[in-house]
Amino acid sequence: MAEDLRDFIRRRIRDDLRTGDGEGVVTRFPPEPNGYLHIGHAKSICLNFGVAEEFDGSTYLRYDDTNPLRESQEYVDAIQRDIAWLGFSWAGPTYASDYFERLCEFAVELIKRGKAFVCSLPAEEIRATRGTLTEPGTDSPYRDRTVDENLDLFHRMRAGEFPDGSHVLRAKIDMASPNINMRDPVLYRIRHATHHRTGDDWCIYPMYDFTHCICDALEGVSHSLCTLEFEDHRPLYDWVLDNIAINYHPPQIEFSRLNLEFTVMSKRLFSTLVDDGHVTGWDDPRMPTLAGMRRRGYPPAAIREFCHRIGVTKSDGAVEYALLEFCVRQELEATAPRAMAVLDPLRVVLTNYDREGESLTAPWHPQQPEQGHREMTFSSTLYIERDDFMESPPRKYRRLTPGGMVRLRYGYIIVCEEVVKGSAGEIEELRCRYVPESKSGSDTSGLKPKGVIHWVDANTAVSAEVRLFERLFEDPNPGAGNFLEALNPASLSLADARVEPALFAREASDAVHVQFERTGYFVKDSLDFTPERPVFNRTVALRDSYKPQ
RNA sequence: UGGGGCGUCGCCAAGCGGUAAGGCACCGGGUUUUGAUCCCGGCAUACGCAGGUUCGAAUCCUGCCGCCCCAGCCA
Repeated sequence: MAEDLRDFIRRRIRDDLRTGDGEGVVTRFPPEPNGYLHIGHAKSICLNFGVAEEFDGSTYLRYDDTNPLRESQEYVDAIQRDIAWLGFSWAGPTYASDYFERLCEFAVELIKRGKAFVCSLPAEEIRATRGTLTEPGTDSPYRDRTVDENLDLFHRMRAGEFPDGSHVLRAKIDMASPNINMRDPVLYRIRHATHHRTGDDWCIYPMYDFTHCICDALEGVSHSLCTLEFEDHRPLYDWVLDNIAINYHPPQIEFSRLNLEFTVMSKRLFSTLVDDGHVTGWDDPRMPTLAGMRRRGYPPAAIREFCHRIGVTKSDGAVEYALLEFCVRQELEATAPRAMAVLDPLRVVLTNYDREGESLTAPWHPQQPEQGHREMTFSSTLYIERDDFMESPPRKYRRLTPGGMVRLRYGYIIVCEEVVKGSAGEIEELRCRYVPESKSGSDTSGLKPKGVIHWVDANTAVSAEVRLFERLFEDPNPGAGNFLEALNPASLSLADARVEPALFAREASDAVHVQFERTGYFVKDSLDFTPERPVFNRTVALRDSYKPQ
């Protein structure tokens, strides 16, 4: 039972259950299989599946596959993969196309009741006679065809006697309605197209408004939850169910869709990004698709937490990206083992280290000893992060400087004695002295360096490609204008990193994510990672409160 | 200018006539061998605006203003 009535929909359902007639909660998630699911869908998924779970109900995954021109099996499969990944299980799946025969029977019923007619106006004429926002439309000249004539025409439409666009079935409602959706909306259109499930069985396909409400009723959906833009369609949803012999009538309840700053939430726009090569695919780690976020390394639990935190209301707005990143970090902080990786290597030679090398011990997670520890090799040649050294540091810089000292995490304290530069003046390497008695864990030096930096042993470090991502768009609302112009040219950058080898010995580990200390959380790229060429995606950087002053 | 919605802190969001929850962000401070984590503290005399009802209004009424959605044989 629901313990947490945190939004108006859950309270509404609770009330409906109390007042009696409900036999339980049944919801549905009804995607059209014409693209990949995105974070906006995640909100709807979490709502529909979450509500059902909380009220001991169930949720149908129902594909809204009424437009064979745009839909395909590829998307059907991808959608199931994404929902399962998010952690939900569904009843079904079912398909609107499962109900094509019954839908057709209901259409015939409408015709027999004089509530629908075959209109033979071309599409442009229908548009022209629909009226405008402020002017009523005008009746179709075919509006008064007899029932028999309509029946005959509709049967012949179904039989394939007419070409696409020659006739449609329309509801007979009111061309003067202030709600444009009620101005004799089209119910069926002719489309000689192969459907991904029904093949060539049909050449007429029902429209959303006719299909959706009937499928909801047929499946016994107790609460049909959808986004705000369908609010104007509710009268039509109700009209259809009120005018056919069906014994069940679900309520449609609308909530506001999710908008996320610095991204778009439209399958059409995604297609453009993919087709024009601005991203590598629907699963590009910069994409707000679930497939993209999965590849980026966002844990499903983080996405669920995000959807929980944003709430469900009817007011539209745009959620800041920072909240999503917070959820991702929170999830990863608790679980990800730590490792050392230098993204932009600067060589450090320890002039007074005359041993061959040694092994240092470091925990996989500083707050979780149960994760165990690993060994790190240490020698006279190391790499540190290039920006962990500055010749002219600002005030309060806590890393390495000429003559300055710093702690190598889990290793020794080093002091920079010389900066070696190339002919162009670029820093090629640092020559440093290490403090032998400062070994981590048995430090007797008494020295207190103000900074700690990460490092790897140049002799054993593994070279790896690291992919760093920034926001895909520079405009907080890229959908407002030409969204391609808002693309961030620097959304992807590659680094040739050096990673400590113990990470790869951990192959058998079930840890999917890793924190490279001080630089962020990373995952192996699911497509491109090979033992020969490791590739890591940065899921999200660590929070950084450093402000140069 | 028709219809349908929405307006509470920078963002999300509680509140449903009794005197503004919470989270994110941000700003301080503490702990820290990740400038991370963690911990403390700060952060709306104010609820789009203007009237009205009331002992009392973010919550009720009236009128404005602003934003979003709708004129696909898309969903």
